[in-house]
Amino acid sequence: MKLTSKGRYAVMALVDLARFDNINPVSLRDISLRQGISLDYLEQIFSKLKKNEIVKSIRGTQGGYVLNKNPNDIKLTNIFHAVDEKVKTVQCKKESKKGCNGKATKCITHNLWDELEIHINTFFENKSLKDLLNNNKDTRV
Amino acid sequence: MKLTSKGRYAVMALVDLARFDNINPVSLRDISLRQGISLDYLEQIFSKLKKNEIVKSIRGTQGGYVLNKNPNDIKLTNIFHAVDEKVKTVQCKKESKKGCNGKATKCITHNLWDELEIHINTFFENKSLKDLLNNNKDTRV
DNA sequence: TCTAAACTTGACCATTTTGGTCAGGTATGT
DNA sequence: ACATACCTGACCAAAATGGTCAAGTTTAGA
Ligand code: FES
Ligand code: FES
Repeated sequence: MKLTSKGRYAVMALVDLARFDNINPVSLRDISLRQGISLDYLEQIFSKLKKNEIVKSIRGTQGGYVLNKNPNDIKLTNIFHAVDEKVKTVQCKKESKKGCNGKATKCITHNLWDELEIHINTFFENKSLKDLLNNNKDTRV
Repeated sequence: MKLTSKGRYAVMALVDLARFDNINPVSLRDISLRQGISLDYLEQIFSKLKKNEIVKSIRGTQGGYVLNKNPNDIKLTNIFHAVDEKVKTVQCKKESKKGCNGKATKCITHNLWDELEIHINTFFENKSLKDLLNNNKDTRV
C-alpha cells in the first residue's frame, strides 16, 4: 500500500498555497521552487484541483492560484478525491453483489477489506488543511 | 493507495488454511481451487510465509501446509511483512534525517504522512487470523 | 519399487501504473 | 507589446504488478 506522489504533492502544494495566499495569488512557479515539485506536474494537479473547486485561478501576470474554500472545509478526502488518489482495498466493484472476476459470492476476507478501507478513509475525512497549517507552524521551511 | 493482490491473497489463503488444517495439512491446490487463486502464484506467496515461520510445509503426497503458530498470534502485520506488502506513505528513507531526493530537510507534510502510516499499521497490528476466523463464521464458502 | 501428489526454486514476461516531460496554446497586468 | 502565468493534451520511460512456465525434489501409498 503506498501513497502516490500525485496525492502527496497535491497536499504539499495546497499547504504551501494556504500559507502564502493571504494577500496575493500564489504562482505554481513559486510552489514548484519552494517544494521542489516539477512545474509541469503541478499544472496537471492544479487543473484537477480547480475542476473540483478547491482552488481558483487568476490568469495573467501576477496571477496564480487561491484557495476557493476555508482551509477548515478542505479535508484530505476532498483533495485526494480531486486528484484521483483513491483508497482501494478490493479488486472488484464495491457496489456489485458479486465477487472478484465475476464470482457468485464475495471473498472470505471481504469484510476485512471493507473495514480497512473505512479505517483509512476516516483518517482522511478528519484531517483538514487547517489542521495541517497549525500542525506545522514550527517546522516552517 | 491500493492493497496489492499479493497481500490480499496471502490473507485469504491463510484464513482458508486456518479453517481446514485441524486434521491434515492443506495443499495449495485445494486453496487454489477454493479461493480461485493461481496455484503458481500461491507457491510464491507460501514460500515467503514459510521463510517467515508463519506456516510449515510437509512434502510428498498428502502433504501441504500447516500453520506454524496459534491463529491468535498471527497478526496482519506479520503476514504483510512476510510477503513484502508494506505501507509506504513517504518516498524518502524513513530513518534518514534528510528529505526526499537528498534535500536538507523533510517536507512540510512529513508529520502527516508519518501519522497516516501509523494509523494504518495500527489496524494491521490489532487484527489477528483468529479475529478473521470468528468474524466470518457465518459467511463460510 | 514405481508413481503421482505436492512442495521448491528461479527465470521470465505482458500489462498497467506512475511520475513525469514537452510543445504548444491563451489570458492579462504593466 | 511583452513577460508572466495559467491551460491543454499528447507523449513517454521506468517501475510495479500479477502473474506464467519450466524443471526440479520429496515422500506416501499402491
Ligand atoms: S475482493 Fe473481490 S470479492 Fe472480495
Ligand atoms: S516524503 Fe520525503 S521529505 Fe517528506
